[in-house]
Amino acid sequence: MLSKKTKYGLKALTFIAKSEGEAPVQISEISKSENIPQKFLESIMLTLRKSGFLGSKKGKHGGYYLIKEPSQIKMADVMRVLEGPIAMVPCVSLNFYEKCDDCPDEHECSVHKLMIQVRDNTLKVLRNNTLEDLSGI
Amino acid sequence: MLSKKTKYGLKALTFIAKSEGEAPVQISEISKSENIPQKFLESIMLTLRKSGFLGSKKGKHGGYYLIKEPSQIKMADVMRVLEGPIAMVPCVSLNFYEKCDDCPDEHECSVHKLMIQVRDNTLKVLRNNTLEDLSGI
DNA sequence: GTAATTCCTATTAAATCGATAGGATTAATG
DNA sequence: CATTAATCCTATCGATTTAATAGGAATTAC
Repeated sequence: MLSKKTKYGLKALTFIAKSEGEAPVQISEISKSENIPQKFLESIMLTLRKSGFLGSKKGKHGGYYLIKEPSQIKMADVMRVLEGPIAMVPCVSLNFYEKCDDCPDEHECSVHKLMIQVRDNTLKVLRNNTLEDLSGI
Repeated sequence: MLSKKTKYGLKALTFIAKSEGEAPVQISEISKSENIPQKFLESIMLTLRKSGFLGSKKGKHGGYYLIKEPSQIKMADVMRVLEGPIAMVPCVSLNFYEKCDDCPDEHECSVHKLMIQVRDNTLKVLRNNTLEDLSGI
């Protein structure tokens, strides 16, 4: 299941993309418009800024803005930052690989093979979709 | 992330599929061979039996056996029983649909559209793969 | 200098997950 | 019939994760 964090983050990015060209977008505005708890959203925006998707301006009339073009922001990258690994098991993760405790040899593991297929198909979608697609520009 | 429950369940089914034709397969045997905590596996096997994938025989020389041909057991169905919804958000789930709290209209939701694509591609894989594929028969 | 905003760290409450406990029931075997 | 070996069943526990909140520090516009 997608965490609320990720869902809220994607909605917030979409909201900002749609408001682009104007002044920075404020958390309070996104929070109200998208029904996201404000304090929770605050921490998510922080994460998105620290990972290079958003810039911010502090103080009055401050807020957040996109650093890259929406068409350059791949969903796969956003998901990795907010949700973590895209793969369903660590042993098939490209960016968060980990060996499984229970598998002496992962190439013998039936689950491994299946999850590689799932990963590849999920990745295809998430690499193919950018923020531009989500915001319907 | 795939839960251990699901992973163990899939491995156990694969193990039984490979041992097919002989006597019922015992939990203790699967547990040792696949490095799965026995008591935990016990509860998983119970779930798989109650949901119609496995039959069981009690008492001495008892154990579990497949009820259907491996080629007739779709991964999508096993996953739904062990893991729950395949979709990443309830609002795009075919079998576990639920409305999202934060979305007044889900057809307007950017995340919704993306997650339908992810779901469809995941389903394609999970419907296409059967226990026969996993057990490499 | 005041108001409005982001920034930062810590904390909490609830849910979920992985695993274990302890026995009840059933069946094979001698 | 007694023993052994297996599944069946319910409950519980501890650790982790998740969603959210708290409380103030720092910064900026005006």
